[in-house]
Formats: sequence, C-alpha cells, structure tokens
Amino acid sequence: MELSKNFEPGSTETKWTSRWKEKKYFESHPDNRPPFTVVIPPPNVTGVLHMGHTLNETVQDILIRRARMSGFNACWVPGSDHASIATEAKVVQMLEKEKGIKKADLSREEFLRYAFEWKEKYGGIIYNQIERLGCSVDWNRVNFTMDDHYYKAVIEIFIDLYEKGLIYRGARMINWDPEAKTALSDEEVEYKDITGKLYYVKYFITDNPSSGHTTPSTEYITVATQRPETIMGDTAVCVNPNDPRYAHLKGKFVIVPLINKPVPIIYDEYVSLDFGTGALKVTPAHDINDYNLGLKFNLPVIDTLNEDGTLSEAAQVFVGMDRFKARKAAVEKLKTDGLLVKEEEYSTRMGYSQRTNAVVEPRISTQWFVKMKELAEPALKEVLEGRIRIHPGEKFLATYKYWLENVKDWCISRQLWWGQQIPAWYTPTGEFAVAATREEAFAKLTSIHGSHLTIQDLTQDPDVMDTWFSSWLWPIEVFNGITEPGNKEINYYYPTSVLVTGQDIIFFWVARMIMAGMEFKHQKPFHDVYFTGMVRDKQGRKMSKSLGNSPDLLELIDRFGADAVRFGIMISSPAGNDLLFDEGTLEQGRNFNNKIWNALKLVRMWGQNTIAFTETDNDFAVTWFEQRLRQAETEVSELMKDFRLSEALKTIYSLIWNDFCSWYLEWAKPAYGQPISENTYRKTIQYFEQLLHLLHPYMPFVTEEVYHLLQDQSDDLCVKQYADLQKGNKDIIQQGLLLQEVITAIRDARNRQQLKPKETIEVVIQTENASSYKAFERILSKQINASQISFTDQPKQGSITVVVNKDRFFLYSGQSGDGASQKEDLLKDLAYYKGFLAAVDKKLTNEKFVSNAKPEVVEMERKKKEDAEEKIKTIEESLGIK
RNA sequence: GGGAGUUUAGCUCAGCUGGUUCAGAGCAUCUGCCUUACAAGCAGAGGGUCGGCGGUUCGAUCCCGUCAACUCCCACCA
Repeated sequence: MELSKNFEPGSTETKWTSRWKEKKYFESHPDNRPPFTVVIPPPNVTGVLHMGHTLNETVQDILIRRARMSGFNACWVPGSDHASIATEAKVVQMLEKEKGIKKADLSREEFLRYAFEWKEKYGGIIYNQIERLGCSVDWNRVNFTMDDHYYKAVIEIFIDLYEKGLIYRGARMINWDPEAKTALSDEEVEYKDITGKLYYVKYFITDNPSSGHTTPSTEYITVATQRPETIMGDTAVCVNPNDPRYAHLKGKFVIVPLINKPVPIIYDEYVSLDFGTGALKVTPAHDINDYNLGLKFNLPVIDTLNEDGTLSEAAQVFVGMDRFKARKAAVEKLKTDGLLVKEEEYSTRMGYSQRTNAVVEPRISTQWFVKMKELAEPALKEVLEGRIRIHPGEKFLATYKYWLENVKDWCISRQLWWGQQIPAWYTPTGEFAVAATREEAFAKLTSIHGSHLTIQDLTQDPDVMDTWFSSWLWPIEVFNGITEPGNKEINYYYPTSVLVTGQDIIFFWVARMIMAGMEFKHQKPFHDVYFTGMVRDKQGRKMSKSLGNSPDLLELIDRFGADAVRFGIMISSPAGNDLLFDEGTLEQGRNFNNKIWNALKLVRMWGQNTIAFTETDNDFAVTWFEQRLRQAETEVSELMKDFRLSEALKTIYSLIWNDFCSWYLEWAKPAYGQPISENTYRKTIQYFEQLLHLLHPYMPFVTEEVYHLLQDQSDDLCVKQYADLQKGNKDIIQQGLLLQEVITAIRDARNRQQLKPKETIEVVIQTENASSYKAFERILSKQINASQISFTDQPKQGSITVVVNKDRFFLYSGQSGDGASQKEDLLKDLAYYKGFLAAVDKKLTNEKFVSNAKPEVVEMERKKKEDAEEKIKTIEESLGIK
C-alpha cells in the first residue's frame, strides 16, 4: 500500500472515532480494577466550545487515556449544564429575534419547551466537538443538570438543607440584574473601573416638620452623589458627629430636592470627614451601606425603581423613565432649580452582571439563601490539611482560604423559569412550606395552620435555583449518589480522581463542590484539582464569545487535525499559567504529525528489504536507543505524576523528533540499496511502538493509525497496557551523547571549511579509547561522510583539527583547508577553557568553598578541573604550542 | 485599600528542592543542502551580564528585602 505524502488527519479521525466506539473501549463499569474517575466540567448549553474548553478537555483526556493504559478502570463522564440565567437570556433573545415571541406572552410550560429544544440543539453541538477532539468519554454516561434524576436530587438537597436550617428565606439587599430581571449571587457580579461623575447637590435646611414651624432657610448642606436619580428615595442625610461644620444642625431637617420632601439629618461615624463634603445622602433602598444605616436609624425604605430599572411610582417624578435617562433628567432639573453646585469626574468601580453585562442594581428583595459558614469549615479543612491537592500548589491556596474564611450567605433564588423550581408552597395568606410535592406541602401546612385551606389554594414559588446550586452536586449525582445513595456506582467511582477546570470558577464551583461533597457524602469529591490557565489571544485578552476572538474549534481541527490542536494547546501551557493562543504551535503539532508519518514510511520501506543477518555494525544504535528510551519513559512518568503535562509532552516530542528520527533512524539506516538486518528492523518497530504508546494520550489519532500501519496488530493502542519502567544504562546513554557531540563538531568543522555535503573526508582519530569509537565507526563515518577512518595513521598535511573532550580528530578533504580560520576557532576554544579553568581554580583554592560545600560538589569541581586541563593540553598540542 | 502572580534570546514561553559541562524549546534570523522518510524537511550557526538595586551564602536566574512595569483576584467609602 502506497502511503500519502503527508499525514491526513480527517479520514483517520473519523475511522478511529467510530472504531473505538464500536469496541466500547471507553465504556466503564465497576470491576475489580482500581477506578480512575473524571467528571467533565459540564459546558453551558449556551453555545459552542471555546479554546478554554479545548484546553480543559485535552488535559482530561490525556489523564484519562494514560490511566486507562496504566491498568486503571478509567471513567470519564461527559455532560452539560443548563446554565439557568445564561441560557434563559439566549432563549429569550432567540424567541424575540427569530420568532417575534415575547417571554411575557408565553406560559411557563411553553417557554420551557422552547428552552429544551434549544438545549437539544446546542448540547448536540458541544458533544460533537468533544468527540471531534478525540475525547475518550463514556457516552453512555451523559448527564445534564436538568435530567429528571438530577432535578430530583437538587430538590432533595434543597429540602434537606432547609430542614437542617441551612437554607432560609428573607428580605435582604441583593444584586439585581435589571435586564434579566433576577437576583444574582455576589460571585455573579463583575466589577469594572469606570470614570463616572460626582454631583454636588444643595439640600436646604429646614426645621423638623413635626415641630409645627417649618421656616425655610437659606442655609444648605452640599451632598455629593454619583446617582442623582435616586434622590427621590432619600430618607435622611448623614454627617459625622465629630464634624464641626454640621454640629449646629442637630435636630434639623433638609429638603430633598426634586420632590421637596423634608428628611432628618442623622449623625453617624460611618461618614468620613474628609471625603466629598462630609455629608452623605441616605437612600436605603438602593445602596447597601445606606441600607445598613437605615436599619440602624429605623429609616423608611423607598424603592424608587421597578424591576426593569425604570423609575417607579414611588419616585414621583420621571416615573417610567430608564434609570440612566432619569439621571440626566435629574441633573438638568437640579441645574434649572439652581441646586447643582458642581459636577466633577470621578473614577469608581461599578458592578456588572456576569451574564447580561447590565449594571447591577443593589435592591432589597425577598430571596432564598444558603448559610455558608457551617458548610465552609469542612471544605476548608479538607484542602488545608492536604487531603485535596491543588495543582499548581500554593498559588490558589491563599485565594481559596480567604474566600472560605470570609464567605457570605449565598443567594440561590433566581427570578427565572429555566432551572429547578424552588420547592416552596405558599398559602394565600403568605405562610409557606418546603416540600417536594404540592401534596406534602399541603399536609404540612394544614397540620400547622388548620384545615381551612384546599390544596388548590397553594401556589409554588415561581423562582428557580442558581445554576451552581445544581452544579455543586455534579461529582455525586452523575452517579445518582443523591437519588440512590449507596448504589454500586457511587461507591466505586466516588471520590473522583482529578478535577480539571479553569481557575476562574474556583469559588463558583470548586469550593462549592467540596462543600457539597463533605455535606452530602461526608467525603471529598476528588483527590486532586488541576487548574488550567486562561487562554488569551495575541493581545493578551481573555478569549470570549463577546469579543469574538475565540477561533472556531471545528475549523481548527479541519485545518490542522485534532492531534495538532491538542499538541498546540498543550505544548505551551504549564498548569495554572495563562497561555497566549498562537496558531504557530498548531503548525508545530501538524508538522510533528508529518514527522511521525514520514518515519513510518521509512521503516515500512526497510521492511521490504530485510536480511536475516545480525551483523554487529548496527548494534550500537539499537543498544543506545533502548537505554535512551527507558530513560525518557522514566522522566515522562515522573512528570505525569506531578501533573507537569506540558513538560512531559516536550520530553516526548524531543525524544521522537531528535533522538529517534534525527539520530537513531539515521544511525540504523542501511547504506543505499542495502538490506537492513532483521534484528535492527524488529527492534526499530518495537521502539517505534513504544514511542507511539508514550505519545498516545496526547495525540491519539496519529499514534493509533501509525501503530497499525507499522505491522499487523492484534490489539489497539488506546487500550494497550504500559510495561513496567526500567532504568536506562547511564554509560550507554553517555556514549550516545559523545557520538552525537563528535558528529556535530565535525559537521560544524565541515561547514566552516565550506565542504559540500557530497565531498568526502579522510579522518584520523587520536584517542585513548579507540575501542569505543570502533563500536560506532560505521555510524560515524556515514554521518560525517568520511571515506576512511584511521586510528593509527599520521594526520596528513593540511588537515584541520577538531577537539572533543580529550580526543582529536584530523579531517583531510584533499583540498587545502582554511588554516587561518581553523586556528582562530581553536584559539577561541582555548580562551574559553582557560577562563573556565580559572573559574574552577578560584573555587577550589577558596578554603571556604572546600570546607562548606557538599563533598560531591567539590568532587565535581575537581573533575571539571581535570577535564579542562586535559582539554587545554589537547588544544595546545593541536596548535603546536607545546 | 488588601492579596496573589508575572518580568529569562527579536517574538511566545520552559527551567522541580540554589553549584558556568542547563541558561533551554518553538517560531523568526543567517549559512549550506531537493542527501535514496520528511523543503510543513535536513545539516550547522548567531543571539540573553535570566527587570533595576541591595542582602543572605564559599557560590544566586533560582532564597530574602526593596523599587519599577504589567496582569489577576478580593473589598460597601457617597
């Protein structure tokens, strides 16, 4: 069979994807092997995978495939997340744009039907991408956070926590997203620095209205505010009690501008003396600090905003106007009223909704909360005491610790339809019960409140739960661990082995999963956490859909091949470090594919012309590479153990490209037209297979394909088990390095003498250990294109000299060499070694060094000194100095 | 305002527990090659006082302090 010029990823990928699937290699069932479990961080069903996912999935697949080939029962659970708010926003948008339907015109059931249709469509796209990337997931185990059993689990957990007193309902100041019209958790708010304006507004002093006389005054307090549109919600002005400027105003009131309403002046140390004017307008409904002041001083709360961010009836003016328009209008009105003292630029931070990017509005509202303190404690301990290991280590430990130690209650209700509906049932008079069904709730309520109700009177809480309130159960409920506690699967697969995820969701997800694991399973959800960095574009920006700077994964796979994409994303991404996405590394990956492909072509060619002949002249190549391979396998194994995947890949890459292709294959190659010895050929295939085996977790397709093209195989590479590690023989490896060094030095000398590759040279070697050179004489002579090599002849006149260690090589090309430049090179070397020797001598004559440094270090320095002296002697002799 | 991270060749980045036989890789550059697997390749080469300053040490790219630049996270100052 004629092989194509280059590796063709497309057909190979489809072939092996379906073959692996047919053979059910990636399906896992509990058995008596040790499990290696990974649950995929479920991507949102809002769209397609971006490069961050690609990195995550690749890392997981590498770990899973390596475990599978190391004797573990590898189980990788795929799935997706319903992503409550993000998906609902997308569906609403789609309905309006494509069908002209408004959410308000749909019933809850109708809306959910559309949402499920959306999920089917995009979930499918995501799963296809995961498959195209070569991920060895168990497709029988697909989970979705809104599956029936999963839904049930979330409800069960809610009820459980409520009954334990860890969930409560109450009116609090929360983050409100006016665009999605829902509450958000603290973590869903992103702060950005912006330049805003600070407006200085006059509040005229007046008497306490209850005193009867309300004498208008010409005196006023100037208040600084960023938000003049909330003035109508003011219920006080606050100053510091120690502020002499306002000390005389005790008991006085001020007139709230725009609506001319008197409110009291209150005194509290919360207000800084030196910021703004030292006077603060207090708007309890629209600012968390003001809210707290309001509680303290028992101030009324006037909510002047509607849920969509327009001004409410309570504002009295600008009713129905959007908050930002109202701000402008309020400023205009203040100007015309002569109440605006000045406005100035002001840099501040503003909270934005992570999902809709709307400016978040602090708002008082009745929501459901999880008490976090109790849950946080065991989750913190588990990590601090080292039972869950985070990679890379300390970097994230501090962040994790700080967050858990200062964790605030978690607002979990969302005013949305897409998600698990809160299992709380209300009577017309506002009492409620938490229960899984209407019937149970009814039973509970009648037992407390009597039986004057009918079951139809109950209404369920319309809100759904925060998406993370379902995701935090992921490692448990994908094995039905909540709904069928103690089942065979959960017992076998849990705790999972490694969680691979982005560092950006350490609070949202990782910390909460640990809490859930400890609370509901009394056991950590995973042994290790591997944080990947963020994938950024060339300008260093985070790749995101909104910026449109994330390339399309399928297009990349089409252009470079899945293996190349995996290679490119892995080669430059040590754990936890950000990586700039650069197509150059994908090209490198594609070239690597071709390198392997071409090596395959060479070996297959050899296979057509072998000879049952075990001549010794190939033996050094074969002996050397075996040891080199063992050494590299050990290195890779160590690196993998430490999750240093990027470095392990580099090691394999260099092993294949340099050691195997550039050195070994050239060394083992028979002379043109000559057959190769059976032994060398067999060994070559064996080494090649081992290399493919080692690389397979990173580049599954090309390795599987080449494995089968090397020779007929009874098994498939993806399930082939690794053999035990063996130690490489250092002496042989060292000899190989020496040979490489000699070849390179002589080739360099040839280049400097401008010898054409085809011109042969005669070589005389002066060395004390001719025997080791004789062992690779054939290789050496071929690699440097020598017509003859002698260990005894006198160097011919006009030879140039190359020195490697203590050995001298005289090269004679038949034409007069450039003696001057050759001498120059030797002098340069000489100067270097003399400097080197001086440095070593300085150390060895330093008594403090000799007495303080470790003996082996001193010994090494002595060796260096000896070597350098030998080398200098050799060079000097060559130069005829001595 | 706290906390963390980054700063190594022209570019993108490696470098684990301090020792000039480890200052490295890929890309880019230069030289020579269509050599019978591979020009998406082969054989070579050049290029960095490892951000600045100070300290610990016999010895620091690697430890400590400090300064500078960039990045991220956390925090309710109008």
